[in-house]
Amino acid sequence: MDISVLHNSILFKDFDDTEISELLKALNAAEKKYNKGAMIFSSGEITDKLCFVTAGGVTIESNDMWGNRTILNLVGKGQFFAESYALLPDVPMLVDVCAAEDCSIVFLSMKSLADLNDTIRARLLANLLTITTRKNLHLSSRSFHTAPRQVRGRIMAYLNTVSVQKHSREFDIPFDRQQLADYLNVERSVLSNELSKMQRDGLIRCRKNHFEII
Amino acid sequence: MDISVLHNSILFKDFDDTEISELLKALNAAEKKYNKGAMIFSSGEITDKLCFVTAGGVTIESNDMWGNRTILNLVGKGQFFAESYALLPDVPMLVDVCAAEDCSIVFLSMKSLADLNDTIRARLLANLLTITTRKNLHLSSRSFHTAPRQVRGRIMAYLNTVSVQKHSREFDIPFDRQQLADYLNVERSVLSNELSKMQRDGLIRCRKNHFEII
DNA sequence: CCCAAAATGTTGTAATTACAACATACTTTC
DNA sequence: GAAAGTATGTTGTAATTACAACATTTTGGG
Repeated sequence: MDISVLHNSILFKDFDDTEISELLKALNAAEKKYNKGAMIFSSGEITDKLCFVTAGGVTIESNDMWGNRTILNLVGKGQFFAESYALLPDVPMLVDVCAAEDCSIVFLSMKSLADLNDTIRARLLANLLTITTRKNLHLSSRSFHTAPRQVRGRIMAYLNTVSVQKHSREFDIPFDRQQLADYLNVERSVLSNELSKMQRDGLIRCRKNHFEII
Repeated sequence: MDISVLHNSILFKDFDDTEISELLKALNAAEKKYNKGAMIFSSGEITDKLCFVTAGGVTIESNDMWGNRTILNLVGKGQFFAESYALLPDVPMLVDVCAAEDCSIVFLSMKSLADLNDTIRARLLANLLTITTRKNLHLSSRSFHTAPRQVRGRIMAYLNTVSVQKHSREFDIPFDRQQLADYLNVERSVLSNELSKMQRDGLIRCRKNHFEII
């Protein structure tokens, strides 16, 4: 198992190597590999596993009964997912989780939290709280980015956020066109078209996933 | 201050009256009243206050520069909001918070968490984790409900979730038409129109906020 | 009970988006 | 470096939605 990524994760912030090893044992840590496109969780499943990406990345998606896909989130190396479902183990998942590329996932049992002593538990809970809170902000951001009714508004809302986060008018985005379209909940071709128009209108410059706001 | 609502809140679950009183003091609890429509937080503000609704209700909204409003969440009596911003105090809010009706809000300082002893702190953190996790699911749900591209799809996704939650094909929803339209990110008139069509098509029956799925 | 105000429903037209089909550009592999 | 595969850009048409304007219903005082 690739321990080093876990050691640098938010979950084990302020824990030393010995403590981490003990915690991994206490939480029944197990690693599993997936090929690109593989489904890790399906809508309706129930789990108590907190999931950590040690390599590659996954997408959190909503796939409706008419075949429309919406990417709700991208989760990359060093990040967690399914924490809501792990911590509320009676709630069935509303989303699918797929391997965006070949990836490795470590599963940690949240049932086992109760067995830890109070001090360790408090430290772990504080870190878990940071994880869920940040995830919360990601979800809020997506609501914010898909709130504008028109495609141009959504693109600008999104690019503006990335620009603010990176403290620069010039930046790379972590999506290709199809993924960005799915994230913003618009048609890929409509997105391409609108990006062209926005360049013609002198609002932005872009080439592949590199953007500049003018 | 209306203590009884706080005593029944998730945050103070498993705390007795004495402990709660001490905690309220330690967290600098302060109550404030707002009239319907009043703005409680504006986009861009920074806060470390965990907010609790003791009476009435508030809406979490995204208001874009073209005047479009999107209701991201309704927060009612006995519920919390702004916990993400309170727990990550360097992050500016991306949303507005408005009084949906006359309401009272209790503000709790999250900076003061660090001053608590470990045992109390662990118990409080566990409860906070439940709050953020549930809030997380609400946000996920909204992504899910607005994922379908078409109005009918969004309505059905939403009604289906409510129906599952209430274990019944017949139920009340907590939105009026304008609020449901804002929540689903569609035009109010388009929503009314589509609901009429769905009744004509024999999919649902509805009258005001009472719905029946057929 | 009546009135005024608010909420909801209906309709038509203009604007936008979805979708398909195809063109072009870029990548990878042999 | 050619071929195949993938990603991105463009265009036109059909379908959907936005918006405004108005009709109808419901609600809450007086």
